[in-house]
Amino acid sequence: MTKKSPSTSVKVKPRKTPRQSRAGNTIAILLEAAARVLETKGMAGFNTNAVAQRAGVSIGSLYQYFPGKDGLIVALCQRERSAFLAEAQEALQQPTGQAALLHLIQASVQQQLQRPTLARLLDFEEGRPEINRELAPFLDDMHGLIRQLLVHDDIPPQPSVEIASDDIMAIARAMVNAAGERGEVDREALAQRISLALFGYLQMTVAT
Amino acid sequence: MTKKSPSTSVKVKPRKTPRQSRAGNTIAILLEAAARVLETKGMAGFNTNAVAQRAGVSIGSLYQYFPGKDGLIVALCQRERSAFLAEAQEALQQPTGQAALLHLIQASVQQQLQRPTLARLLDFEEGRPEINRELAPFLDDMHGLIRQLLVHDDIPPQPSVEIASDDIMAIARAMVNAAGERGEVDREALAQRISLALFGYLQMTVAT
Amino acid sequence: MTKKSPSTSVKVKPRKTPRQSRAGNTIAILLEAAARVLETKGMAGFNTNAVAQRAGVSIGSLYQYFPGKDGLIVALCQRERSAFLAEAQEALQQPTGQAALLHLIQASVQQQLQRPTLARLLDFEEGRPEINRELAPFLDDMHGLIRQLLVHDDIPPQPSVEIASDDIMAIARAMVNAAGERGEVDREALAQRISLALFGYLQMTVAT
Amino acid sequence: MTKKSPSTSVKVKPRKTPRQSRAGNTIAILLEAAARVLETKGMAGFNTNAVAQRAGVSIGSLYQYFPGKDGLIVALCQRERSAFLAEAQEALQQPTGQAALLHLIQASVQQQLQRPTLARLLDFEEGRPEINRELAPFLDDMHGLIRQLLVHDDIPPQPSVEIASDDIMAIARAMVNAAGERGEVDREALAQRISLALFGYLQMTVAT
DNA sequence: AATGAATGAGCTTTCATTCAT
DNA sequence: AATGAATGAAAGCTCATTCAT
Repeated sequence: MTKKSPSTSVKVKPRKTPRQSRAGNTIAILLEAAARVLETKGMAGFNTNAVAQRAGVSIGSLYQYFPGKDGLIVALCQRERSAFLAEAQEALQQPTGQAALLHLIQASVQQQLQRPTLARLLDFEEGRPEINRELAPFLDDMHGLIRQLLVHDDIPPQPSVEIASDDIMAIARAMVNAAGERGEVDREALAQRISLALFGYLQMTVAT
Repeated sequence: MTKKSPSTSVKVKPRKTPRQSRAGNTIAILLEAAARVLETKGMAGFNTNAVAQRAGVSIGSLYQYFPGKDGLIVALCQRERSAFLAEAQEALQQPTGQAALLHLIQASVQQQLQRPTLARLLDFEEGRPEINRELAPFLDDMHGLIRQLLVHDDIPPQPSVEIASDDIMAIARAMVNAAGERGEVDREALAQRISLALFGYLQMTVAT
Repeated sequence: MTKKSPSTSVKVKPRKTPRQSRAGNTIAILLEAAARVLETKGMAGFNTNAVAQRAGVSIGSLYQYFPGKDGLIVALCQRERSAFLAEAQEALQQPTGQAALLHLIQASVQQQLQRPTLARLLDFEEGRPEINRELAPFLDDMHGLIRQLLVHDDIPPQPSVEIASDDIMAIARAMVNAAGERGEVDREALAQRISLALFGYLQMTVAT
Repeated sequence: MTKKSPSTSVKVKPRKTPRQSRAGNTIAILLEAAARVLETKGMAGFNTNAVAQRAGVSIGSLYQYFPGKDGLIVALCQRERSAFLAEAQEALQQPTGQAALLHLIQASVQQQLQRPTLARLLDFEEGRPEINRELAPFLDDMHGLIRQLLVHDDIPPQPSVEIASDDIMAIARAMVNAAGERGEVDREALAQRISLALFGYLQMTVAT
């Protein structure tokens, strides 16, 4: 086939909605297999055959549920993003901006440091337009969340909330990734360092 | 016939040292072609044939000067890194830690925002062990540089210089990359924001 | 591929123009192999691997010169069409319409009955839009040729030259194909029968 | 797992004879779906899953009624052929050979021009041995019919009735197909042109 | 009977790399 | 040195068919 599709109609949408429970299970198995392949072989070793094999499922089944490699990655991103978003949402319950930010940071650390290699690879893939496009909803949610977070009284007004939002996520992700690559395990210390950077960025005076 | 080399002995060392200017020129042309292909087609579209064609050179010639695909990437990383390092070195001439840090930030912004797509792709590739291994000298240089930078009086002592070094680079790169993806062009504003994060991280009180 | 390409950009154009004589040879070998596979295995058994194998050439080489299955078929049609057209052109040298028509018929019989299976399969493939599109020049040439042929004094004027042209080709091809399937070998008798149909169609009174 | 059956024992016989009207109905629906897929996607896009989906029936059910892909095609040919044969039979009621021939021609035009794309595709498929084999009865019927037709007094005796029979069918089909591809709609004019060719072929002097 | 999930052989196509010229 | 034809392993993906439910 054609291997490369015209960028306007890249195949990343899910293929078939399962009608039997068996199928839903297969999808989950395939996703987890994809994650594991990514973690052990990296992007270079990530291919549909490897995923199917790891899942103990035929290659045909993989294509019943995913339109191809990129579809698998998108689904994986969505899985990880949803988990993170659910955690992050709780930040809005916090009384102060500082507390909310801390919650967000901890959620980031928690999420990304759990499977650091996977997180790093998916982060990068999200940069590709084909993938990014499909994840727009999540990005919007994240921006909305941070926007709400920034209106707290204890956070100085920012010149641009959009940029601040981008920067905050970039900083947090970069530091967790760096920690992951180093094999760092002390999540508290990591969260602490991230706080320093973010509070500095937001020009917050930290209440002790 | 031989597509994937065993990961233990990847060929990334330059094949022949350019002695004639003709050869050196060809190498430069090939590297720039590689950069352009990376920028326009992304990693997925990056292949040796495409690079050779873009360079207007036969695929055979490419293999005269580079041991393979990864060798090309390594060389490209080195090209970019050297340029950056040269710039960054000058930070050491600065009298204060704050000034030095600002210089470093500006060098980062300058370097990465020039070709943001390329920078982002190479950053990621550097994460791959095969590539990373070859770039160890540069990393060491960077760490050394930052270490020297951090001993200035106006920078509070850090719990771990290694970690601080990693974090500083990670933060700067992540923010510039985010700016690049957004298409941001105001380098001064960007440098300003990075300063906030880094000064915060280092717990520096900024002298006005 | 992608297997199915969007109909607007089907890959049927030749890929690489050979610069070494070796390459031109490979192309010819591949084409003849394609013809043989078609004859022996039919369309169902016609695939790029089979063709490459039959040609004693690697599959990679096939794709250096042909963009895929359909490209191979197009090239094959062109090869056969050119040969036929060259023969058919001579019909215009004939003094009378009747003589010219006979020449055309004989050229058809000669051409198609030489490799009847191949002819029949290619005839069908030419009906597919993807293939047909590429062969437009040949069709135009054929129509032009027949148009010139029909202006002879001894051929009654036709209501529509275009339709007559289509019909003539259709009749001749169909009868030769039928003969081919039957295994008929007497070309003279076949040409004779085709003449009857065509002269009847054109309402010509045959001069004895 | 079992994709291609050995060509000697292709499964084309209907699997179960419909005893309940429900089953008969499903078969009809499947056949029409097959026809539609063929018309819209061509042979390349013709596959059992597509047919089942178009029929609104599960793939499993398709295999309950048809032994496979080829069986579907055979059944489709039979459906079309039966319809045509029924029409054509009436030619024998005609008093003269000329009238009978005209009736046959009109039946051909009527039948093939109704669904020209389908007709053309099935014509070709009938050329494949696997399919042809199953349609022998129809071919025999057609030959018998034409044989009877040719014994009329107003048709000159033919050297070989078999060959004449083949030729007549070939000419009629080819001309209708050509008309179909051109999008011609005037059936009367088409029938008229076919008559000219056939009368000429049979060396009949047309009574006005 | 009907369903549709699962299978995997088989086909298409790409691309890193080699080597004869 | 340079060239580019040739190679073939390795993916990608489809679809005829089966079979458990």
